[in-house]
Parts: sequence; C-alpha cells; structure tokens
Amino acid sequence: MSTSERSEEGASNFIREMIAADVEGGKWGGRVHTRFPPEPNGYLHIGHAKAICIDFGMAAEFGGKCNLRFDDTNPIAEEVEYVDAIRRDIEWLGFTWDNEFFASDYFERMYECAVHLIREGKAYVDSQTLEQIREGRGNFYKPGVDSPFRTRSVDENLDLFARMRAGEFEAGEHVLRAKIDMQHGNLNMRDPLLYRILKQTHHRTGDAWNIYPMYDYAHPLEDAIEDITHSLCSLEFQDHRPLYDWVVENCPVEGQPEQTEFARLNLGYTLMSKRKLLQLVNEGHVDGWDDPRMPSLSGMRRRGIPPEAIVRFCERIGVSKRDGIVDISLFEHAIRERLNEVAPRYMGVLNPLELVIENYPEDEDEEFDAPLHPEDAAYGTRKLPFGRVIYVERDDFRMQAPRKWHRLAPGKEVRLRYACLVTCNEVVTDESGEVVQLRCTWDPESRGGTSPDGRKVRGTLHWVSAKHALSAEVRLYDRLFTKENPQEGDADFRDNLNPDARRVVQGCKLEPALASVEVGAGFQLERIGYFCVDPDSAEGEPVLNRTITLRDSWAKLEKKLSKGG
RNA sequence: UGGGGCGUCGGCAAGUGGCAAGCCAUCGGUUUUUGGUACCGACAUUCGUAGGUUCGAAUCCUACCGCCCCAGCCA
Repeated sequence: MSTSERSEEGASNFIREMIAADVEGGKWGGRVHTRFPPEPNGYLHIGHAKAICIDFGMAAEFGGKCNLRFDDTNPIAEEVEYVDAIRRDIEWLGFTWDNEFFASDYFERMYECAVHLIREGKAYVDSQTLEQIREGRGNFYKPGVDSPFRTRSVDENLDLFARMRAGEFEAGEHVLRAKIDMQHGNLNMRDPLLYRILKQTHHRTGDAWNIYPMYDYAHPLEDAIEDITHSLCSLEFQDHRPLYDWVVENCPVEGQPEQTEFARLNLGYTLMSKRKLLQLVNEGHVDGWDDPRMPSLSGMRRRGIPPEAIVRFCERIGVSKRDGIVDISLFEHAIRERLNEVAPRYMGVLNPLELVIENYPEDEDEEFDAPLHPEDAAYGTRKLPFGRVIYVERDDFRMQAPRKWHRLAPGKEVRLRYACLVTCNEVVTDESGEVVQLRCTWDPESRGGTSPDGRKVRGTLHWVSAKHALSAEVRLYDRLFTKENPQEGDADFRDNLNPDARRVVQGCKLEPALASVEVGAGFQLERIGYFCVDPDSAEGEPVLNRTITLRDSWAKLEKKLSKGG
C-alpha cells in the first residue's frame, strides 16, 4: 500500500476519532467489534459498500472484529437468494467477516428477554387493533394515550404472550409492547411494539415461530448478544437510539453496545433505495439486479467496475453526519484511476471505416509487437497483425478538418498506433455521399509508428486489421437517470430514466488478441475507454460492456472552439 | 404545537480559540506513439445570517434563517 493510500485511509472522521478515544480510554477493554447487518431482502448496492467499508474498515484498523449478520426478523420479504448474493458481494469487495450470524439464531433468546421484560412489568400484550394503536400513539403534536390493556397483570401477559407464540391467535390480534411513556416527545418511545404475530414461514426457522421481533427490539439484542462494541448505522436511526439503549439496559444481556449514526451515501444520477431498485427490476426497466446500469454491486461487477475502485471511492468520500449528494465524477475518477493502473491495453473500433493502404502489397501481412501496458512492461506484449486493409474509427475522420484537428482528413498524415504513418490521399463515397473508404499510402520507413526523419505527427489512431478482426457486439453504458436527483420534487423516478443508459452497437471490430480475454476481466480499448467481456458472449461472438469512457479532452476543446467561433 | 440531526469552495470533506488540509470538478501549462496517464500551477481575506465574548472566533455564547429524518404490526 502506498503512503498516499495510507494517509487517505487515516483521514480524520468523527467515527474514527471516537473509536480511537474509546480504545485509548480502555472502554470495552480496548476492544473493537463491529458488524454489518444487512436484511436479506434485496441486493447490496454502492450505498451498502460505504457501510461495509466503515464497519469492516474500523474493525481492521483497530485490530478488532467485524461480524456479518443477516437481520432476518421479517420473513415476508426475506429469501436465501439474497443471503447468497450478499455474501458474494462482500467477498468481491475484498472483505472477510470474523463470524457469520443470523438474527433468527437468537429468536429463543429474544423471547426469553421479552418474558423477562413482562415479569419486570416493562412489557405488556396489547390487544387493540392496528388502527387503535396508531390512534393511541398520537402524533408530532398530540401526545399518546395509554392503551386500555397497559395495566394487564404480569400473569395474564405471560399467558397471552406464550399463546401468541403457540399460534393460538391470528396476525393482528395481539402485539407485545414495551411499557415506556405514551407522552414521550420521541414517538419511538411511546410504548413501541416488540413483537407481532406473523404466521409466515421463515427461510431459516421454517414454521417454528408465529411471532417475530421488531427491528427496534431485535437489533440491540443482536448487538448485545454478539458483544458488539460499536454499532454503526445510518442517520435515520438516530431517533431510535433512546429505544436501543432502553432495550440494552432493561434486558438480561451482558453486552453494552453503543449506536453511532453516519450519513448514508447518495450518488448523483442514480438511486440508492432497495425498494425502488427492486421496482426497476420487477417492472422490467432493467434486465435484473446485475444489469450493468444498476448501482447494485452485482451490476457494477458485471459492468467491469473494479472492487478496489469502489473501496477507494468510499475512503475518499469520508464519513460525516451531513446528507448530500456525492458528485458522480468522483466515483468515475476512482474507476478510471484503478483501471488505468491494472487494465491491459488493446485496440478495437466501435464504428469501423475501411482504410486501404494503396502502396502496401496485396497479399502480404505482417505483425507488430505492442505492449499490453504503457507504464508497466511486466504486462508483456501481444502481436498486432497488420495488412493492406484496416479499420479505423469513423469519428477519427473528417472531410473538413476543424481547427487543431490532429486526426484523419484529406491530405493529412497520422500515426496508426504501434504500426506506421499513413497519409490520406482519396476519399471514396457512395451515391448518398457517405464516406465508405479511405485510400492512403504508408511510409514503410515508419514501421512501429516511429517517424524516420523526426517529422512531427500529432495524431495517433487506433485501428484493427480487417482480415484478422473479430466482430463484436458492444454495449455502451451511461447514467441510469437524466437528473442528478431522479426524484426531485414529486417526480416519479421512472420518468427520469435515461433511455440511452444502454446503447448496443453491432459490428464492432476487435484485434484478435482479445479472443483470449476471459469474462469479467477489464481492459482498455485504447483511446476509447475501459471494457470487459460480458457473460452473454458466445464462442467467436464476444459481447463487450463499456465500463467507462476515457476522459476526452478533444471533445471539450471542440466544444470550446465551436462556441468561441 | 413535538422530537432528533445538519449547515466550511460548484460537489465531497478536514479543522475542536492562534490566522481555512485534501480529493473531485473547473481553468491554465509541461511531457506523451492513447487529445489517455503522469506532472506543475490557479481555484474560500472566508466558514448559513446577525449580534456578543476575546489580544485573537469556522471553532465559545445568544438569537434568527435554511435543509434533512420521524406519526409501519418495515429495516
């Protein structure tokens, strides 16, 4: 790890400082134990990556431990499919958990704690309807009123609660509530529900339970049982902290975890809500959770985004309590930065234009050696076949060369990367006036792309030998939404989907060495961007995903030139 | 008429009474067989606003303003 990464990692944030102080002060005996507690009801996305980096990162930094705990207290939406996907995504990011637990492992223990609360007179069975409970809770302006069942005897509560567990009642008939304070300013403290009846098959406990604990009750117990020290979560749980502390204090558990909240990640031009992401999948706006347009980790993996880029990005955005929208360009920068370091270089032409080298022998070929990485010779080289007919990028030719144009135009000389210098003599067009072929001559003395007499050739183009080219489908991805905040105002986020978030191009031409690149591996198509091979590829019919474009300073310059006249 | 948070450059974000880090973006320039990369330079006399305390305030006090979260038998 470089020093710059170290200093980045060490950047100050309030959680790191708090933990450092705790360790120094000997709190919990200097121990640090965190947890990442996803609910297995959806796939992980980049927002979760931030939490993962914080939870695992803090533990690692202070020599502590981090548990992976599936928070499966609501069987309605939870499935094993998600459990597997979550494990895979965390591993992919490069983190390893010290223990793997399920909240459902503690159901019996949680039940015992509830019985304890009842015995202590701190919990009661409420038999009001959902509506009555809601009404009795009051609102921001109106204090709540005590439930008529609040004063039930311990014995009656015990009996009712046992029968709830036994399945004697239907959902909605009774709930278990904590007896705290119906007048509390914090609604969460107005006798919060601890258990509800749910006659649902659980993905792990099957039909063993007819009652399931609520998050506010279960989570602190899970943390306490695992002897978690720092329970890190997002801002919306701040209001729940008093209840969290109440549960830890009033239940017979030895752990003394403390909850600290930080702002969740919001990224521009995308969404970070599991529910809405699921909607995109279910309504067919995308092809699935792993669609490369999705901000899910599985989507990013398929898109070719390296996990290291995600982790580095998370380290850079920092941790604070302010909610804001992180500029997507910061993420894009991290992706390019990582890919630039590790991606081997190849050439491919997205929109081919035939170029014939008139003074090159009809039936001859030759090969050039080209490095796979311009800054790291250890990557080695590959052979680049070359011949009389090649393809260049249509965008690299202009009939009228604009100012500062370094590329092809009638009469202009350019370099074919790693091959030679060619000059455009003649432009062949069809009846409609479309350019169909460029006729050029090459300088045989320029083999390898050097200029024999030291003449300056500013333009260097990528190219592919027509005779040896692989044909491919390339999928070009762009932002999922057209607005930085897709749900600005009352907007339905679906109305702001970017129709061009995926553009599919057929008939792209790739250099033959690309045939051996494996699915998922990222590489650069020189001068265009970073790509990877999609699993949809078939033998001899590669499908490429464009992960991200290269920065394009020419596009910027051209815009400026046209604006300035 | 409640409770909980947050306001430092266009975006993230350090800073914890001693004279505003860093990253991204943007704008210049150097190098370059990727108009890529790398490198160099510019970029907050000012910290939501107004008062106050102090030799000294983004940091302390007061008031005001703005934004976010909470009224699931979701997590």
